[in-house]
Amino acid sequence: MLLHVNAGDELPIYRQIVRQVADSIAGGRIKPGDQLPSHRDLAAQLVIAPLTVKKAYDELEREGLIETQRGRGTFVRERPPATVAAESRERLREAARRLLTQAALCGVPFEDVVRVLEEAKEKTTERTDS
Amino acid sequence: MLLHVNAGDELPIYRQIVRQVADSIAGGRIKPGDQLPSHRDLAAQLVIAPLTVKKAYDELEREGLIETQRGRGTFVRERPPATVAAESRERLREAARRLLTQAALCGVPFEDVVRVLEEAKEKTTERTDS
Amino acid sequence: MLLHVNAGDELPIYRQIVRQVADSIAGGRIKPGDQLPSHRDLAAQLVIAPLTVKKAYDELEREGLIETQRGRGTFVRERPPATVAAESRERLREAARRLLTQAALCGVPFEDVVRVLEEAKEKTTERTDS
Amino acid sequence: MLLHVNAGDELPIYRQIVRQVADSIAGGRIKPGDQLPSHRDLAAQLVIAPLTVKKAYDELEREGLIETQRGRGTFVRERPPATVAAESRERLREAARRLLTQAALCGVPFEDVVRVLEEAKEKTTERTDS
DNA sequence: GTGGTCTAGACCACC
DNA sequence: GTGGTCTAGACCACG
Repeated sequence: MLLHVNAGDELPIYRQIVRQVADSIAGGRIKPGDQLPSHRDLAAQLVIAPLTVKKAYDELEREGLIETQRGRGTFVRERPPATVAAESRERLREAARRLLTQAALCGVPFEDVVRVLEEAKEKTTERTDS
Repeated sequence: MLLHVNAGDELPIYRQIVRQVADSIAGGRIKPGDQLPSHRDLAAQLVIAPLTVKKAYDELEREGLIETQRGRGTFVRERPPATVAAESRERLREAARRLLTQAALCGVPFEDVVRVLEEAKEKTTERTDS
Repeated sequence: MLLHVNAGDELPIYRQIVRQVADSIAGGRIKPGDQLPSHRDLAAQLVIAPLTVKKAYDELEREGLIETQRGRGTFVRERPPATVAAESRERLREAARRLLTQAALCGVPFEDVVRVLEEAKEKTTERTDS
Repeated sequence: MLLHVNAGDELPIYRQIVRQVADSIAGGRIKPGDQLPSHRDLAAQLVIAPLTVKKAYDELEREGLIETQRGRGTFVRERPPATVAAESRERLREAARRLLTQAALCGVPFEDVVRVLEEAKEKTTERTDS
């Protein structure tokens, strides 16, 4: 799994990690059961403090995407339990709302939003295929 | 111009204002030459500290989007740089990407994403009508 | 709000804080809208590191019990939103399951569990009244 | 003796074993003189490392609940100290307290807590019957 | 080896 | 003043 992090970014480092790992799972680049690097290793690789990576892992665990086992490591979850799935759906609706809001702010009509979405999908697919 | 602000949001209040004004210009809802409310009035309307609005206006002026004329008020600049619209569009694409990631995590196929989007649109329309 | 913390306890310090604050809200000793002490102040009062208190506040916010506003402080939430309420109900059911499990392990029949519950309730009420 | 163990649990695996054995003694499901499975067998049954079970047995022996006889096996001690049952009961009371706190946070009145408990009981019974 | 917790300090941004 | 983030180190417990 390749991650890169930018200290000067608007987004805090730990959230950049959260998002990239979530994207990696969503894109199928890492699969259920896969083990993530230890937060110490990843920290060394990214040249940041271990606690920063741990904070990211903690958030991913709270979201039900990964699972940590003391003394063994952290792994991508098999399948999120029902309550987590419900929250996840709510986040989906929230993301839909935000997209619509932003479209309205840009003066982009609904039909074009779907086109923007399709374009984004193509790029994601390319990324996954490579 | 209708603005709304959320104190609990991840984005600082003053940046929420910056974005909404910038998007309003990009979307054509306010046009070059239009006058913005005084930062005191806007602060009163949003029930926040005047300094916060001032900070937002300052940033908008630094970005070249608006112009303050001492004793007269603040106005939308003529020929706002093309970058404004571009940045607004980029935020739209980013929102689309996030929606797709979240959909993948939920196991929701692309066709259904469009349906979720339509449902969200209906609710928004209802809300707007009332 | 009176909190006490025990470094030698089985439960991590930050979880002790989470529980005591949650109990305080549940017991009505602090009410919606009330401001909590800043995490720095509380840390000084308890003679622990500020980050430890912050971790507790973060968890309470995630659970939807409190709300933080940058630059202003942290407050007890008015009413948890729907999704949070759902999770909260699930935690309730989980707590019920644990109680039954423990009762089975102790060899305590169901009728006596209700009595244990009533005794616990009386003590809680006393605590709240004082 | 039926034990089950959860790697993802907050409580370390070896302490889960300690508790379940202690509670089994307190609940009378295993009696003084009864022989426990060897730590290797139990480890195989629970699909965990033998060392983990050994650690649990060591702690149980330190607490005076069980006794290892070299070359013969490990047995429940005669006249286990009264504290065992007391601790088990204390865990029961603690579980009751948590249930009440969670109920208060959900705004669920005491009468309904009993109903939630009954519902949980039914489900457990169904599960046990199957 | 792994994760879990805690410390003491720093710097920043927000209000 | 407030919260938000990050660091560099420590110690412990677990498997």
